[in-house]
Amino acid sequence: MSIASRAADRVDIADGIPSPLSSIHTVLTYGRGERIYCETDLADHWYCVLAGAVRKYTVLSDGRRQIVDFLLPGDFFGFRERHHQYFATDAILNGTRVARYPRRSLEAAAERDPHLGGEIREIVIEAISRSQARLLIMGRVTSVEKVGAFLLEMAERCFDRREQTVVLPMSRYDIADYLALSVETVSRALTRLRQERAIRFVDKHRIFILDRNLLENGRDRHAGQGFRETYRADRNLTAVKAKGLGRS
Amino acid sequence: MSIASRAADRVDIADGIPSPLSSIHTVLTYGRGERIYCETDLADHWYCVLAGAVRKYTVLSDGRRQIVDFLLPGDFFGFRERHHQYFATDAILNGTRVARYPRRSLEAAAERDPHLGGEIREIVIEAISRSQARLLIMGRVTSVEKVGAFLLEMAERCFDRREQTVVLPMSRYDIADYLALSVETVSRALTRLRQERAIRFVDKHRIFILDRNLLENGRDRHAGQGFRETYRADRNLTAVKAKGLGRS
DNA sequence: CGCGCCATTGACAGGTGTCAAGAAACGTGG
DNA sequence: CCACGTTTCTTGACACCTGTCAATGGCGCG
Repeated sequence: MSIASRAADRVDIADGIPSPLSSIHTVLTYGRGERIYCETDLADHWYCVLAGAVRKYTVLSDGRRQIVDFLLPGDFFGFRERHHQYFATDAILNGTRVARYPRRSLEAAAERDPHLGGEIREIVIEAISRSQARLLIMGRVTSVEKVGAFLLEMAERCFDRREQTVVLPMSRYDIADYLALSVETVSRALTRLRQERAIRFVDKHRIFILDRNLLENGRDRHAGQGFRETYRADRNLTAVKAKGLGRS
Repeated sequence: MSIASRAADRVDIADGIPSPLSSIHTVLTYGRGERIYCETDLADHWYCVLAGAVRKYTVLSDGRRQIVDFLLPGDFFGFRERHHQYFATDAILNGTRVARYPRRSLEAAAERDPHLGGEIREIVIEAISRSQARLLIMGRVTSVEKVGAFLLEMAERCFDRREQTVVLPMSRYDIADYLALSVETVSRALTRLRQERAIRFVDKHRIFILDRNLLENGRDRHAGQGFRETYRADRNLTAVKAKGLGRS
């Protein structure tokens, strides 16, 4: 609950919502773990997080839960992707507040107001930005790198300026399902980063960053472990060489 | 080159391009490995693949190249995400043709024509869809599952109806950098899928799918390896229980 | 033909998942 | 306010998987 109230009063995102939308939204409040929409619901609303935090996920065929996005105050979601893959969302914190917009009204408003349409495009592009940044995190090799990159992402999205700490509203399980690691590995990676003096725990959900460089790249961590330093350097060379071909 | 010509004549995506855009585009042709734009370029154009294939990637601090998207005929790219993270793109095949639209003209056209604006939103949402589907692939645990899921993704995006095969325009190295695996592991996974009669090679870049189920989930593959079957089942239960809390 | 590049296969070491156990924090009810 | 059960988080031990290193063969190209 300390987390919930903290996240709630820390952020005020009235300016994050395009003004023309304010007339057609409904504000809903959810409890921790409560479903906002599930994969079989009709995709008839857009949403914007006002306070708290939301997870967007799917349950894979093997029973694992893959979280594809954490939504924080100011983030929009619910623009339903066509195609097969559908996701469910639920609240992470008690008192998570969400603004809901009827899709039809939204699209009608965008048709009438091209400027609003542009803002919506920006919102969607922002979501792509998050998604592709997350792909880079998932692409990292070791668990310590993944967790370090995750902390840096959260540092930009969920930073408490007063205390200079990164706020992690979600549980270790959520982090694990977000990074596709086991809970134990996430916990070990955090312990490791603490031992290496890269971070310091205020409590389990608030983290003080001591050394950004140590988080960014696991440099020096692989010393003596036989990592192939020049691994893909030559591959880049091949790309450079290929670039030399004339454009037709 | 056999791949290039094949991909070129297989796809005709004139209908994929919103008609109002046809007047303001320029068609460019690239050779294999040639740069289309790099991370330092101004983000002043949108692009649409007409023929061939394109990879969008970034080079991480440790020198590894992470591919975040393969662009195939009909796919748009270049809506530059704000924020730090920038990507470069280059052609995968000789004769890759790309339509380029000046960003300003595009936005001006969208302001004038709300319907076009809606189409552009759809295009961007489509890109999110790809990105999040890819996150699911990255979230899979074993290499065989990753490669299997990748083949299914490509089967939907790059299928040769005449030959009933999946066309893989990219090299094994590209696949490896896309899935964040080593080339050797990708190769081993493909060999394994072939041995298990899930796929059959026509040649190195064309694959016939024998058993979709084997690709979808590595079922039976973990038999006897002590996989935790009920791993996150109970976690779902906790979510269900939490769901029971009343909404305020 | 020889030279790169791509693809495949084998051997070994290190990292992560699993299983297990324990500690800490939280919510509930007395 | 405290006791208690539940959930969350942490730590340890071991097996499997993937990255690394190495070697080989096929293929296109100059």
